[in-house]
Amino acid sequence: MPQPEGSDRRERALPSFYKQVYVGITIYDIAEEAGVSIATVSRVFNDNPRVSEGTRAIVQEVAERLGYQPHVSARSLARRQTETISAIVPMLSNYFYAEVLKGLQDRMSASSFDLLVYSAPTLDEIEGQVEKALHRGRSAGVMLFSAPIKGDLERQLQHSDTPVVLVDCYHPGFDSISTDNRLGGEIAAEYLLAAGIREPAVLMANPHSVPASHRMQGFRGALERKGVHLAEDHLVVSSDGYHDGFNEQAGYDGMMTLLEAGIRPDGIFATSDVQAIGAMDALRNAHHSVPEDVQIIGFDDLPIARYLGLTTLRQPMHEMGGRAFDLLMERMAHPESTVAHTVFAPSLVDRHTTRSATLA
Amino acid sequence: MPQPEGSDRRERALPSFYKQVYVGITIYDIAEEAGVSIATVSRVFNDNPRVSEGTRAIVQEVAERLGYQPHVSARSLARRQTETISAIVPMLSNYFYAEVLKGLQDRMSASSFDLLVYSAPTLDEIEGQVEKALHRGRSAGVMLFSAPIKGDLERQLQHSDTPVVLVDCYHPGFDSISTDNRLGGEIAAEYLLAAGIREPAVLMANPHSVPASHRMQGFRGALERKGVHLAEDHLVVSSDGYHDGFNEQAGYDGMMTLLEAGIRPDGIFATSDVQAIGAMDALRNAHHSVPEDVQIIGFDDLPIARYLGLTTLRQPMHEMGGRAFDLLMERMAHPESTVAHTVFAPSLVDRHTTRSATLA
DNA sequence: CTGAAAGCGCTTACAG
DNA sequence: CTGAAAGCGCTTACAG
Repeated sequence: MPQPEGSDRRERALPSFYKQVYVGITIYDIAEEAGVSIATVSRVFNDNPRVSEGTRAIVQEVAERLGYQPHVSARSLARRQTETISAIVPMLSNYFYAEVLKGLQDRMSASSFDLLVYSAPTLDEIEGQVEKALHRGRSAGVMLFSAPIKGDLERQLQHSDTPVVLVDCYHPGFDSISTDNRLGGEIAAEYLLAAGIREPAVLMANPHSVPASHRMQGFRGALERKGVHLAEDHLVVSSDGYHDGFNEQAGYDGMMTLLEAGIRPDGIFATSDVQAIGAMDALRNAHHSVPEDVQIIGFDDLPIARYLGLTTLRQPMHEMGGRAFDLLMERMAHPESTVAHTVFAPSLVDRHTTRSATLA
Repeated sequence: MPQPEGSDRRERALPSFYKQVYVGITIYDIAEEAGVSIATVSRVFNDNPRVSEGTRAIVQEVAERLGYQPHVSARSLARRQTETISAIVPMLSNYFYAEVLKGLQDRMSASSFDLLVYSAPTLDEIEGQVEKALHRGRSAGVMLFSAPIKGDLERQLQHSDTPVVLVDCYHPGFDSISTDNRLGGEIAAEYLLAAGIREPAVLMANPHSVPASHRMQGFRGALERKGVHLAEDHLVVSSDGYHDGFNEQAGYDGMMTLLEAGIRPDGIFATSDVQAIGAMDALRNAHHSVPEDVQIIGFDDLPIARYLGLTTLRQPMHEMGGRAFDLLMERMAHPESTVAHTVFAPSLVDRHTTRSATLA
């Protein structure tokens, strides 16, 4: 490590097992150099108006010259407050979360908060990560993604004083933001029916996934209301645990299951875009053409969907991230206000994996 | 917020402007209840062997019963050490970073470190984010992604005592991990030539992007060594600033530029998979078929590439993230050891957007 | 407008 | 093996 040339850092006597001997410039250094008390220095950095202009100017000049930066832990400890929020997501490499997180980051960048990201790829890892995020002094607020809130996790959250907002999941006791998954399924069904399909099939992610289940239920329900039955063997549920079955391979495998059983649906609803993409690959390999032989609808509207011509149900991912941040700030400012649930309606984006339908 | 029923939390007198009046269980509470000193309590939680078994047991029992959790800021302050590392990435919604970050998280989960994520979508935002990440007490180490290390940024990094590892970028003074982008371009050129193309074109991301430039240079160089010239108007450089031109639209637009100029290359090298995907969409709309009329090679090998049949140069993204973490740990343990640069060789993944070539 | 002092919740030599 | 005490670097009533 290069030495900070000509800087005013001091070497302090620290126990030998500490690697970092530079502690940096503290308010004591500034106070001494500026000829004021540490209280005054602190006030300057906290924009306290009870400091004269002259004093403020010299403190700022000295701080600038010495390259002072407040120590975040000391500040948090003294203020009993952090400026970091934690997001607990199943997995960063899931494009849906990546998009939501981008929306969150874009909104956060205007604030002084920092983002801690915990990942909990499987259900049983969630509690541990939540516990870490809830450690005293760690987070000013927590955003929990796609987690079924019950049992120990529910208790954990309820007994904490840290504000929480749920994203892509629901519990009556906490602010939440989600998409109306049932409605999305219904829209998909109605659209496919209007486009003339007779034999629908569903490629669903893992059975324990609440969003996937709701999407499928909405789809099946709307079908039935129109007098069309979703045959048992036309619903294939993924047991691929990676990303809860929200992945390309699960879609590919699901489609192969159908094909190998001799099933030839003419309309497919996949519970996510990535599954739809996998399914299309299987279809291509089997020389079935989309949308001529079979139409297909995904869910999410990832940026890439547009370039693949995929018809899908759009979730406003970017907006969801931004709103989640707003909700958290709101909750932090008013801990006692009424719990609020924001539900977005998904919208159908018509592209080329379906034939243009004439919706009634 | 529900009251922690039957818990031993105390309400402390705090200034009225503090929302959170519960400070939680501290070592003082444990010490009192267990009839020992706070030093002993602390020793138990630090696995200090100089505590008798009996004392340890009772302290642990009490802590468990009262639901004690250490306060992270207090601990950091006293230890002069944090357990968080910071990653500064251009953007989370870029799939390449999402994959690398997944590799990082997977490796990190075995450690007790937490991950702070900063995003710097444009070049001038990097310094500000680096400064935040370098605040005293914030990070035990920093991972900086895809940033040109020069000028103020270079100085900033050099004058800091925080270990840094560079990912997808290079500077002689810091540990780094990256892919041999020039080699990737060369492989692409040789492959395309062997597959019989005569008129190559390149779809490049932003000109200031170092990885994109190297990929293009490698491609052009290998071409020339084989006596094939890359015409000036066959190299289209994106001015779309989103993700530095590493996005689908940039690829789409680049392809359209070629097409509208009446240029009909028979082999295309895109500097990323997402650009290749955008280009393929443009080709499809113009009724050109891949690989019959034109062959195309991407870069990255995103998981999705496999399902699109895209031939591409693979970067070991997951491994890069894991290695980056290892390097950082290594540097933290041995601050004075020699700087190390890890360079991965990209490998060609042959799929269906090229005709199978017979490489010499 | 300013300073002395107490306190935030830990860790750890030092002395026993 | 254990405790009293100092210290990490801030913030903020309180008194002037």
